[in-house]
Formats: sequence, C-alpha cells, structure tokens
Amino acid sequence: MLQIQVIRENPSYVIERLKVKNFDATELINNILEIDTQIRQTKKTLDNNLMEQGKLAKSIGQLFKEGKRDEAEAMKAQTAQLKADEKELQTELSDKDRKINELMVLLPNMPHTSVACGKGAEDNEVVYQEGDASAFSTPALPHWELVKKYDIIDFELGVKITGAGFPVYKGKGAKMQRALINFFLDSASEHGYREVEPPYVVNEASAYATGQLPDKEAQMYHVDLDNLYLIPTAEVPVTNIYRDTILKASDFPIKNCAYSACFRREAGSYGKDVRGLNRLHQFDKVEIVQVEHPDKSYETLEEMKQYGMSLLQRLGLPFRVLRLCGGDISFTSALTYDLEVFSRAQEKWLEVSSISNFESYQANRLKLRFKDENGKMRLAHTLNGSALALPRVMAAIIENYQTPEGIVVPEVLRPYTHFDIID
RNA sequence: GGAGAGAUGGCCGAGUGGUCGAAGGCGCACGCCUGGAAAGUGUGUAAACGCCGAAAGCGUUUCUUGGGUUCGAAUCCCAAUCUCUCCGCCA
Repeated sequence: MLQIQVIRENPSYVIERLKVKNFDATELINNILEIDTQIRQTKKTLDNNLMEQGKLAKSIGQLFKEGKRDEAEAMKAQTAQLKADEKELQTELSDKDRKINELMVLLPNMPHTSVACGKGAEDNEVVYQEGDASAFSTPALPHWELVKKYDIIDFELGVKITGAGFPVYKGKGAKMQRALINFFLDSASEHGYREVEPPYVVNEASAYATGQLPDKEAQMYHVDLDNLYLIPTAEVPVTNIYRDTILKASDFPIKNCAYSACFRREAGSYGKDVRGLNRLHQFDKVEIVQVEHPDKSYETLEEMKQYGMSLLQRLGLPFRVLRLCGGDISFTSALTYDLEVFSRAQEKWLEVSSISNFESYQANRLKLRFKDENGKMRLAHTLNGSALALPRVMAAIIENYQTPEGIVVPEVLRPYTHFDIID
C-alpha cells in the first residue's frame, strides 16, 4: 500500500508514475484525497468532543470526592449531548476509514524511474544473456517425454491421487529434486542468508500483509474450516516474520531464505504453456527475502539478481535476464528482474525467478519500520526473489542435458544426487 | 474433542472503577565512576493519528480484538481470538 502522506503531498507525481504501469489513478486519487480531508475534519471534531468529555468526567469525579453530589449530578446531564455526538462521529469516521482503505488497496506500487512503459511481456527489456540458446541439431525430446522414458516424474499418477498439476517425482527424479533444493539452500547460506522453515499455511492477516489479499484471493487454496490459506510462495510466511516490527538501522541487511512447497490454483490459466512441468498447482521453490534500508535497497536488488544468475551459471543452463516493463511488472513491485532459462528441446524461455524490490509498499501493510540514524520512524524496504523455482529448472536440466545414454546430472548437483546420470 | 486457567509496554511483572501510558524490575541508550571492564550510580527509554510544516508544544487513541455498562474502564459484563495446564486422541 502506498503511504497516504505521499499521495497527499504530491498527488500528480503519483498519478504520473502510475501511468507507466498503464494505470490511470486520477479519479481514484481524487476520491482518496477528498475522503482524507473529510477524515481529518471529522477526527478533529471527534478529538475535541472526547476532550470535553474527559474534562467533564474529571470534574465530576472531583465533585463526588468533595461530596458535592448535586453539582455532580447536574454535570452528568451535560455529557448526554456529547455522547450522542460522539457516537455519530465514530460511525462516520469508521465508515470513512473503511472506504479510504478500500480505495487505497486499489493503487498499485509506483514503478522505479528506470522502469520503461510497455504493454506486456513483449516489451520487457533483455538486459543480459548467456549460454547456448539454440535448438538441438540432433532430435531431442521435451521433458514430458523424457520423464516418462526414464520413469522419474509421473503426471498421470498425480492425476489419480489429486488432480492435474500435482506430479509425483519418483526414484532419481525425486532425488534430483531434493538435490536441487539442497544445492539452492546451501548456496544461499554461503551467501549469508539465514535458513528458515516456514509454515505452509497462513492466516488472513499474513496473506493480507504481503498483498495476496484482497486482490489475489482466487489464486490461493483456502482451508475453509480454519480460514487459512496454503502459501503460494514462501515469501508470504517469511516476510510476515517482520510484520508489526520495529528494527534498528544497524539490523540491516536482513537476509532470509526458505525452501517451501508452493500452492497455486492457477485459475483460468489452463490450455496455454501448461504441459509437463511448465505450470503446476504444487511446486517446490527456494525463496530469498531481504529487508533493507531504503537507501540500500536497489543495490541489494542488483546483488540478488547477480546471485540468481550465479545459480544458473553453476547449473550450466543458458539463461537471460529481463527488466520488466510497466505493463508486465506486478501490482506490488517497483522494479522486477525475471530470470529465464532456455529449454533447448521446447525451444522456449522459461521463467525460473522473479526478483523484486517492493520498496515500502509491503512494509506499509506489514507495519515494518525502523528507527533511522536520526531516531525517526521510517518504513523499511522489502525485496524477494526465487532462487530458484524448481520445476522449470528441472525441465531445462532434463532437456538440455539429454544424451543418447541418458540425462547427465550437472556437475554441481552430483555431490547431492550421488549419481551422475539418469538412465 | 472434554475440563480449567490466563492474555498488561522490548521482556518479566504490579495494578479490581477516577488523578494510570500504566508501580517495580530486567533490558536498552547516554553520562559519572574505572587504567580498561564488571559492579555501582544518575538520567532517559512506546507507537499511531491529528493540530499547515521541521523542532518544541498540545490534543486524541492504544493494557489481545470487537461490543456493552458507567459522568468516568487495564479494572465490571458479553462475544471472538490466541496461549497455557490436565484428560482423551495421535504423527
């Protein structure tokens, strides 16, 4: 959520920035400002009312103490009107608070000044590319055929047990999966991230704080009986560690990483690019999350991007880095880099990581603040990124490392798999 | 699932209708003391919102949350949530 103070101080700037996201905020902001003025007006009246009541109450208490019963009783009558007014003002205020909040959550985060305008994915800027991103010259199989051939991932079995999008990893497939998780977690630890194992199910407050609610409700699995949500990413529980927290400037940077299974309903996305491991309802991911000083957050974003890239380099996969344009960047992000691996059998770029700086947008909802050098309260910046999402990395490895003899295990994973080929 | 107890500031903990944003302690910050440290000692130590704004100052709110009683609620009543203990069940 944007800060009301920012909107109040410079509404036209906010409107201008949001245009980059193809979002016309003019009317919304006008409404917000109008209600904001009313709220402050009402608040003032209410405060005065309460002050009056407080004074009367004290006087009455004093009179009783002095035994001036009659005077006290007379004074009681004076409070009646104040109380009636108070009730009215309270209702008015809470109505308006609710209303402004409803409008505030409709405003996306402002994109960083380096974010270009653009309609959608086609306007994203490729900022880096490395590795052999060409098709195989010899016949090659897509991963959904290879996994069948070597019996390492079973989609039909998942359908039987649960439904589409819940594959069963078997034998060396399961071990490979576990190897990737451990490789990612160990690498993150080496880079100073503290490992965290979070809950996979969160309450409403947590889902709201990181922005999944209210807008992305349909994307999450919901446990009705307990009113809990299955996490769509470890970002939700891990970031919520810092909900309602006040840090010291010296606490930065705060670096956490977590492995978790992720659950996404992917409502409405059937039919396109969903074959095999490309889009699942349940998948594994290692997430990195940082909380930073506002002055440092962009430096940190670059570092996180570099870290994500290093993982793909070590796995020997061709990849590229995109800077998302205004049309493709997420609602809550100010700047996002996507990492994509090239799948040489599908001849397609597959997104395996999305690394974002949310600036204070999440922190505002989280109430994640810190005392700066001058002892002033400020919102911290939050960042997160996948490092990495497993299924598409797995797909790329399976496809890119296929040979007539079998699927060769990338060098860095062998200490974890204890085998070097899947055949 | 059954029975009971509880929820107070960063933490512990006092407080059963008024002057309580809340004693005391711990912690933390700064100072004194010390060659340096410990101990000791002094001072300070919440946040949100508003008053055009910075500082100062002022006002309101906040003792889990939401309602209620009352001129006045941390304190009384109701509900929700959470935690703990015992029993049952169970990885």
